[in-house]
Amino acid sequence: MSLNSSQAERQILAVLAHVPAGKVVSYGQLADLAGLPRRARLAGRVLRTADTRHLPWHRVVAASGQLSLVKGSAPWLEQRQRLLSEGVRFKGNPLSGNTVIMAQYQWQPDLAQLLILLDY
DNA sequence: CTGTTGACCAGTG
DNA sequence: ACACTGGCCAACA
Repeated sequence: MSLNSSQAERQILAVLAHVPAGKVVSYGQLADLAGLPRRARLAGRVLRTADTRHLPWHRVVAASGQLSLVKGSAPWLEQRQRLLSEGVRFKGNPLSGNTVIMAQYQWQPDLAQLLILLDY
């Protein structure tokens, strides 16, 4: 039905759909939660390739907290603006900040959320 | 078909 | 803080 074919890709997108507003996840964490350990790179590829228009794609950042899009580009500006509007704050200069304060905003899945993940 | 690239990342020095 | 390594593997040339 979708242009997004592979099983691994669907799992990653399914988990992404559950990331709550105001929180962020790293690529590696996203893959991990999808049951795909050490597949951080796949998560990155999926975010670049798949149709994420109806998913919270902007809540995925590097494990370091850095946004992985090209700094200053239109997509970068959009991601930054979306996160700011959800209350996510950045390190350093508020105008040029490129790094999310992970300790404060990284998604910590609880048991209920884990249960949701079992039925994708 | 082979070779390279990359919205990644933890480990090591 | 920074540089480099090895793992990972689908997409692309």
